[in-house]
Order: sequence, then C-alpha cells, then structure tokens
Amino acid sequence: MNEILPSAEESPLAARLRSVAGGLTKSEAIIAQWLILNESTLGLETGASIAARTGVSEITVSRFLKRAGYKGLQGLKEDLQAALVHAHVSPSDRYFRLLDGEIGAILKRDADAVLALAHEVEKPAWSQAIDAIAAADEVFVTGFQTIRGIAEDFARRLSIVRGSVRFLSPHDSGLVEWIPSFRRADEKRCLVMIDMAPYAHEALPIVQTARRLGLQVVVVTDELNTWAGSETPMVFHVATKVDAFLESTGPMTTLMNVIIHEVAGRAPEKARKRIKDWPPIMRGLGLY
Amino acid sequence: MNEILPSAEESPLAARLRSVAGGLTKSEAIIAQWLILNESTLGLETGASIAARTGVSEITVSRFLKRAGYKGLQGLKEDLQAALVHAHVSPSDRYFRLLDGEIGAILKRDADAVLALAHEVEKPAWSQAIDAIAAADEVFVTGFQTIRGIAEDFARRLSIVRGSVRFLSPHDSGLVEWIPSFRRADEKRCLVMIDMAPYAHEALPIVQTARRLGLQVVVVTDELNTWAGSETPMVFHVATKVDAFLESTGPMTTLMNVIIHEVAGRAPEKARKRIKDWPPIMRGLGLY
DNA sequence: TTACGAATGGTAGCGTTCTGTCATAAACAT
DNA sequence: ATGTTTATGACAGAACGCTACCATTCGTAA
Repeated sequence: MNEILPSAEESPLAARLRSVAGGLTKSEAIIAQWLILNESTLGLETGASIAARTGVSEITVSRFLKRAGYKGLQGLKEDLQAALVHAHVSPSDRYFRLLDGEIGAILKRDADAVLALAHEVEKPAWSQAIDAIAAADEVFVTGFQTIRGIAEDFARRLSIVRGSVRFLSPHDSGLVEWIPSFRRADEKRCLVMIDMAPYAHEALPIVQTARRLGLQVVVVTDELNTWAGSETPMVFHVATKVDAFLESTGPMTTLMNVIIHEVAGRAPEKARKRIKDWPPIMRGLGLY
Repeated sequence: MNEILPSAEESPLAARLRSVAGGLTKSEAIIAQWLILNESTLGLETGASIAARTGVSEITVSRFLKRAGYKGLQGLKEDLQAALVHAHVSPSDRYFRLLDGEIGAILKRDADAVLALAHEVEKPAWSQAIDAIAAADEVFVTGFQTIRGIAEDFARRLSIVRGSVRFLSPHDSGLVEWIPSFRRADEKRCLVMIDMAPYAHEALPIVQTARRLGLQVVVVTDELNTWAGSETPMVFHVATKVDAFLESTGPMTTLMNVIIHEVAGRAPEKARKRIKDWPPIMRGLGLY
C-alpha cells in the first residue's frame, strides 16, 4: 500500500484521495497522483481517458473513485465544479498568472515552437522523409555537441520501432570513410542529421559525402540553417531561440518523437511487436 | 439573424461563437449565450443537458457546435481543455487548421504539457532544487533507457553553465559503490535523476543510496511515478503520455533546459563566461 | 517452491450521449 | 396566398461511458 505525500498546496481533492481508508494500492496511487496533477482539466476527462493516460484499466479507475467516496466519475466532476463555483474561478483564468515572468516566456516560446511544427509536418518533403526512414535498409543518425544527446536518443528510440539503426559518432576518426564500407548493391540507406547552425562546418561535409554515396539525407535543424536546403529537399526547421542562456532543444525533441511515431505508423503491427519485445521494457514492467 | 455583443472579458470561446459565418439564428444565439455564460462549468454538461437548459432540442445544439467549427460537444470540450494553448500561444488561431488529425493532437498535447510546466516551476521545491544544483560542489546526473539520451544531454549542457557535472551510466557495474568514493568532508553533492515509471525498479535503489550518502536528490519524472515523492521533496512531474507509439520526451527536455537556464541565472556572469569559453562553440562560430 | 488472498484486467451488457435522416414549422419573396 | 428556403424537432441507430461478473496475475507467507 502506498501513500501520497501532501504537497504545499493542498486541494480538497488531494486531501480526500490521500485519506482513503486502508491506503492506496500501486494502481490507485498512480491514479490518485494523476488526478491531483491534472485536477484543473479533470472536468473534460472520461473514465476511459483517465485509464488510458495512467495505464490502468477503466474498471480500476471506476473502483477507485467509488472507494474514495465519489459516485463514479460523474460525482467527482460535480464535486469539483461545486468547488470551482465556490471559489469564483473560471478554469481559463486560473492559469493566467502562472505564465508571467521570464520562465513563463520561455515556456510559451517553446510551446509555440512545438505548435509551429505543424507546418513542417505539412510539407510534401515530410512524408518523403518518413518513407525514406521507414523504407531504408539501414538508417544512420548523427548530431553534434549540444544536440548529440538528442541524436543518440533518437537513434535509440528509433531502433525500438525499426531495426538497423546506427548512431554515428562524428568524431570517431573514420566516419566518412566508414560509411561506404557498408555499401551493398541496391541497398537503400538513409542518414538523419540533427544540426544546429553553429556546427554547420562539421555537418556539411558529412551530408555531402553521404549524398555522394547515394544515401537519402534528412536534416533536422534550426531556423538559422541555410545550407541544408541545397543539399536535400528533406530539411525541417525547428525554432530553438528562446532567449535563454542556451538554445532550447525541447521542440526539436518533440519533432524527433513525431518522426519516430510516423515511422512506426508505416508498419504498425511490426512496431508494436518490436516495442513489446524490447528487452528493457520487458524487464522494466514491474513498477517497484 | 442575431449577434452576441462582445463583452469586456473576451474568452476564446466567445470570440469563436460570435464570429460564426452568417450570423446566428435565434436558437443559436440562445445556445451561444448560454455557453458563454456557463463556460466555466461546461465540462459537466452534455448535449442533452444543454438542450434542456436552453429550451432547444439536442440536435440543434449538436448542429450549432459543428457550424461553429467544433467536432461536436466532445470537440468543444477538447478545445476548452487546450485553453492553455489557445489563450497563450496561438492567438487568432494561427495553427488552427493545421492541428487536426493525429499528429496535430500529439503536438497540441506536447505544447500543453510544456505550458503545464509552469505549475512545477511554481512549487516551493523548485527554487530549492535550483539552489541545490547551483550550489553543489559536484552534480551527478543519471537516467535510463529511452531517456538516457536526455540525461546525457542534460549533463553535457549543464556542464556548459557550471562545472563538476558527471553523467552516471547506471549499468556500469560499480555505480552505487562508486558514489561514496567521491566523498569529501562537507562537500555538497547533488543527484539529478531523470526517470520514467517503467524504470522505477532501477531508479529507486540509486536514489535511496544517494540519500543515504547525504546527497540532495532532484527527480524529474512522469506523472505515473509515485515513489519519488517519499524519497525527496524535489520531485517534478512532466506529462509524457501523448498516445503515440512511444511516450513523448519533448516536454521533459524543455524542463531540463529550464533547469539549466535557472541554474545559470544563479550566477549569470560566470555562466556567460563559461558559455563564451566553451571550446566547441568557439570553434563553431564560423557558420560554414 | 506452493498456496492463498488481494489486486487487476477482460468481456459483456446496460444506460446514456451523440448524430444522421426525414418530417414539420417558420420566415420570406413574389 | 403560394412556393421556396431555412430552421428546428422526432426518431432511431451508432458510439461511447460505466459497471457487474469472472478469469488471471501478482504479492506474500508458509
């Protein structure tokens, strides 16, 4: 049995959930925590959606709410609304003050950059890129410096949904000469280059070499990049400037995730099977 | 045909309803007005209940919502849920038409998750965590599996703005025994653990060991994590579930970036100097 | 290990909500 | 007044949300 620790701001909902008689089970703790974290938008959820987001079954949600003394999800919503009315707060008002200040500005810019990705996804080159990555016999991924981590992460996650993905460490001396050694006749190969403007002088020669060797090249980069467009049509730009000490890489991460999702979507059953068989996930299923 | 006059506080919902092409019919005007007046409790209502309260038939409500551009009442509720995004990020629904469909939904959820980070930043534990990371003599960073890349990236970027940052590869056998070997009297040390629920059984013992050794522990995790709260107050939850094949790590990356920004902000001149001197950036200044 | 109880999920069924089709009523122009 | 267009409602089918019953899995203690 679990307990959820009281946080500074103690809402009536949180109090009620924490004090459920007999403590909480693992699933219940997850549900309770999720409910507390998402209290502000609960009115719009359904039992099924909560179940989906918390990874438990619908019925467990239903049972838990009853155990907590609500009359089903409907009853919970009524309680919440009553509290809202009482506090004279409209749901949209309640966030406004949160996004003031410097951090708020950064978050807003990042969120905006994420939404702006919709433009990239609409380009004809987008599905072309997804096809290239999905259909390739072998996919290479590379990226430098402050975005190397993203590139590695992308390679790791992409290899969950499809095989034959390699991360290329660009500073391992033999990179450029090494690519051709993998050449076999009529094999389709694809390079995904994650780039930011400051590192262009390293990225450009690699892309050019890859092109010469007949690889398809997909480039994900920031808005400042001007060279990639003349090398390959499959270039996607992400806003990274948020006036912080360092550029933001969040939106870029989101774009990489979307790419993975779409590649997986090209062969959904296979992807699902791979995810299921992925050993680390298998091992990790136990929550404790 | 009727029109609803704009009121002082113009909610996105009201704006949208008023601007329906071709004006409003009598019944529609009634519905629209009722919706605007009761916006705050809409989550509770159903098509039938709205019909009953406004004295029109259910289907008229349904039709009107469609004409206003919502996908039924469900769609309206979804839009309200995304009020954060709409209110702060896309005035004049810049991306509106782009955000339909599966990818649009993923992007919206990610953007929403980014804005929701404002909640985390407001917690008292937040500045405590920033202080801990900024003031520590040594910072350790770790993370597993699909978020290992983020952890590495965070370590790399954090070490641009402050020194003595180490990424711990948790599968290098000697991790747990290795931490104490760095112990020196009255040194302040801090562990930043990036976690997701499936990997808890690896994360928990590391955090416990770190605590036992007197390290401050900051945990960044998803909404499903329920164990971290009882280990340390400095826990931050990020929404990662976007109904894609894999969870989204974009918002988490954004949070890590914000942490770096704030840590840098604790000693701005020093951070700026470090960034300026960071060799890879120096070398990369030429754009080509 | 085996066995037991608790916790959880699957399936099915019921009730509710939502929407498409057709019919009726109202508004308007001639 | 009459015909035409537009708005609205009644009904029914489809979809969805919720919960009861039973099977399975998990955790724990001999």
